[in-house]
Amino acid sequence: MKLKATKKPPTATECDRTIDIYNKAAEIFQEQGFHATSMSSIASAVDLTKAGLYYYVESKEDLLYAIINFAMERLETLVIEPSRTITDPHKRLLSIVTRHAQLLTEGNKAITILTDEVDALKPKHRKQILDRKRAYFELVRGTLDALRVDGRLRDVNTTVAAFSLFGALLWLPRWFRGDGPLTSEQVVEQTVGVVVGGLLKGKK
Amino acid sequence: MKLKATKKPPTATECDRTIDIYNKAAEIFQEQGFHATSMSSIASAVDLTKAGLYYYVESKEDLLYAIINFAMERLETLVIEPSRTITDPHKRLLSIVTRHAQLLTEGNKAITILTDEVDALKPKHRKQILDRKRAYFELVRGTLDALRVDGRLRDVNTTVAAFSLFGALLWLPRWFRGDGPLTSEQVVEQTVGVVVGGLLKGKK
DNA sequence: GTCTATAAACGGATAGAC
DNA sequence: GTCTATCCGTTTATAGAC
Repeated sequence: MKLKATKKPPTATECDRTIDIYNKAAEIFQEQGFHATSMSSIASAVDLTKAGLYYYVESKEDLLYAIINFAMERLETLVIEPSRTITDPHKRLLSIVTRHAQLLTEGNKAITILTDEVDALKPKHRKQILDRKRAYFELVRGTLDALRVDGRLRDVNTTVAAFSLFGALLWLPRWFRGDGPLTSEQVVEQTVGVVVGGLLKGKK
Repeated sequence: MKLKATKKPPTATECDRTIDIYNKAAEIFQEQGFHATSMSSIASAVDLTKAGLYYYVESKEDLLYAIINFAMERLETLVIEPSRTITDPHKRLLSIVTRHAQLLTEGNKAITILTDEVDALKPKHRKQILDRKRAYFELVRGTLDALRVDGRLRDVNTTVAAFSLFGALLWLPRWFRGDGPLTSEQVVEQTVGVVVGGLLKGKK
């Protein structure tokens, strides 16, 4: 899955070029880190000079924000929204963890930048992203609280449990390789088993 | 717990100064990231000019390596070595996770840099750290394998389980605040409960 | 749209005075 | 030990030709 433009661009040609740039930039930011990446290296990766690149993007931070915002939108569309309608807390938790693990193992670079590079955003952009992240966190913690009310949660603090869950999930892109011995399907299934299964009461 | 010098310095005065510098640098690297931190900003944080700072450190990478190496030594001394002598896999896992969680919540900045900034090291230094990290990972995965042999591990892949465990642990410094509602003792206890308890067979 | 050229600031690192 | 001054490469970003 690749980055897509969020606003209608003036021409199809410009649209494609911009998306190419976003994708390549996401790839390099993810490999080297935002601060270790220069606009020149992004430019040459998309066969432009630095000045040519600035025709398409306003600034380096602007480029980062476009990538992070895209990733946040995908998280909201593919993980959060489909889960909010599920009322059973166990089913909702399974849906969230499964979909998020799928997103993290499918190879999209932007989603890991959402985890690692938010600090590099300007305060206004950073706050906007952090607010949406917090809402997601509260959804998960609330789901664990609901699981507790149903008597299906083990005796654990839901704040610690929610952060542990996110730690295990967000660590996925740091070790999982699509060309390794485990398929992404296996890893998603196993991660759901470890993370959700580990929080549930009852005989195992 | 603060950074300590690993080699005997020529004078006690220089020793203290160097440790001050390491500690402050670790703090700033952890807050802003290695690449986003300039030597000038470290210098002024320890009330020196940039040139003055270079009297104590050879290079920026050298400073990072000193910090990361110190953190790795603390991990080995306080977590890995005390656990290697424990033969019962359940007790060994409890020891590892408890001690590592304690290390991560005690407020030392260097230990989080060990997680986040190894890529910024020169190849030689990086390889040296990654080898020691790998040995630690294999200790944990091997412990999970032994738990499986004893029939006490849930039906999960030990590679995925080990990485999930590390994800949950290494995420701790990103959210835990010593001045928040939860004490470090509570968080350590709860983390052990979620992470180790979630992997064990048997009624909960 | 894409280029060459360049501005203006900042980076790591060093020379040499004191 | 610590400073001032400076070297020199790199950075983000822009001006202006084509």
